[in-house]
Amino acid sequence: MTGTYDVLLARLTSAFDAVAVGADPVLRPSERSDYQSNGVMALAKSQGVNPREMAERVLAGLDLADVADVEVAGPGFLNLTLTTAFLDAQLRELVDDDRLGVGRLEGRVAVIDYSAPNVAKEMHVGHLRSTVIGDALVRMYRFRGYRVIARNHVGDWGTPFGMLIEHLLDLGEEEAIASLSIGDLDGFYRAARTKFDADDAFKERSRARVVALQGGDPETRRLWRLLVDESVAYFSEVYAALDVTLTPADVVGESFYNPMLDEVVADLARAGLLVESGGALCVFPEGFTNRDGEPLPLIVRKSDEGFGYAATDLAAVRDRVANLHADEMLYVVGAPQGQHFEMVFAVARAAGWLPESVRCEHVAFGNVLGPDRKMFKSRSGETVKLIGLLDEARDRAEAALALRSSSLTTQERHELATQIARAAIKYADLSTDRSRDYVFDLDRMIAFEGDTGPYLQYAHARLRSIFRRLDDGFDAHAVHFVLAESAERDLALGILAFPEALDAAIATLHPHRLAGYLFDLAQRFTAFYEACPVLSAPEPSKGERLALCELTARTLSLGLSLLGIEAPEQM
RNA sequence: GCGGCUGUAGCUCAGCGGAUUAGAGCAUCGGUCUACGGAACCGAGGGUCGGGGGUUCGAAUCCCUCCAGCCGCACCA
Repeated sequence: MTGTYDVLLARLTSAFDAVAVGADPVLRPSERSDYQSNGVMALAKSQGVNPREMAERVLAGLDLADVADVEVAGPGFLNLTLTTAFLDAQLRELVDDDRLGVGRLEGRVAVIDYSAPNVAKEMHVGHLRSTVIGDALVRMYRFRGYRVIARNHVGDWGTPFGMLIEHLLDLGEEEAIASLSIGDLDGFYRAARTKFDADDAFKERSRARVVALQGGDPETRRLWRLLVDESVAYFSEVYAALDVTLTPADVVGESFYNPMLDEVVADLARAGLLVESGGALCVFPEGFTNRDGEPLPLIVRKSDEGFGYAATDLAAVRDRVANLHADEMLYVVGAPQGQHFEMVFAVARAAGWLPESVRCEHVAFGNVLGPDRKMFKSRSGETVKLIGLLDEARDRAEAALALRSSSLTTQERHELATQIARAAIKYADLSTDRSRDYVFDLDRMIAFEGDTGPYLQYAHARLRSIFRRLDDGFDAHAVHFVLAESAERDLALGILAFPEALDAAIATLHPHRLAGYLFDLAQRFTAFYEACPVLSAPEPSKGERLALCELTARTLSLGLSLLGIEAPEQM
């Protein structure tokens, strides 16, 4: 089916095109009517015509029969009020539409790079936003029809691995694996670091071990693999706890690109982009300067002939276009990396690896702050572990559930609390503009009132409960929507706006557009539920209201799922 | 110094390809109520949209400038 917004847009676009090809109708939701088209004023100005006059011209070519009533208001706004017949037709199509009006794209490939924890390090709040935002984008893109290739660009290479491997040997393999598999990655890392700083002999061994690793020594590689595998297994536990879709198959770490780095250098040299500076091989993309106003290099190969992350990122861009055939590439990485990615993308374009047709974006996000508005740390100044955060949220949710008399078993309550905790944390992250910092406030995010994940889950659960109380079944197919009450009509318009909300979220890479939509829909529902009795209503009103409830529940459930949030049947 | 992000009600935030009287949540105050799940709903107060210029019939939204905060600016990722 065609979404409501798209139907209007198509009709309007053809009318505007008749006046001036390519003119944008500027179609928006409206407070005065259902939708409004604001494109007349801009068009009038560009054509040197009086706006009211222009409105008449557009109107002359506008065919909205059976879809909406149009009224010219103010200087030339076109206020559109959808007809009940049209709303009825649209809603009846949704009854059998699993996609709730969302179209499916074909043939587009998107590579989405997110999460990126480090091997032999615990996942902490610093990984929360990339993981949660990236996963929401993956779910939205997949649902929209993209073939999504998720890439978890884990830090699995570099000088620290010398000391980590030596520490592993000191402990003995079995001991080391045991300590890693209980999830104490930080303890392992800290111990290695401490020895490295204090013990010169250990430091020497570590350096030699890095050389052996880079040289491909089989035994060293085996030990390295052990560390990576144990870490990835641990990451998987965290992802399961967070209900994130990433799997070990999505892990394509820095080391994966090692064999390509020489080719990257060769390509850049051939393109005449490579410059030696201070012993390092650099590219100086145009428009980037350092604090002294001098050209700023992207260092492809360090003066010690080692490769840094710039080389790896360049190789990844090259690989994702050439081998994965990406039409879009998203990098869900913190805002401080902005300049780095600008430079990488600029060099990739200059090198010819990244055609203009491929959309490549740094999906930047702000920091998670503590109550003191500084980077979120524990009381002792340490990073806060993701698992610990989830546990605390679950404990609070469980305590809140326990206060309420309910028929849940302990096990059920535990599971429900887990779902609420995840919803609270994810929704708090996904409901504000990602480019801003936000203060991590568990009390507020887990509250059952207000713009929170648990509130939306609750709205959904209330809806489901209606159907549990329904003894005689109903058939949504038999329903005609007349939308006599304004609360019914408002709810219907909310339901029908789902596709445009999802498209806005995808187009702008801003999941909070979808989150905001869902909150709005939940509010429309509660207003409706207050004003319109459902189960006690006489037929045919009862059937119509039940159908609205069912569509609302499905929309909330689907919308939340695209944010990576579960919608329990009962709370 | 250069660059990026941010600055909207007491607090947390939407709105920012200009367009008709600035929105929501929380908190506060006042209502609804023998409840289709009250974990709800309705209403009120509260804002010179960081300051100042400019473009425009019209700017929170576009441009310039200043202020404040955070972040980045050559071999760690």
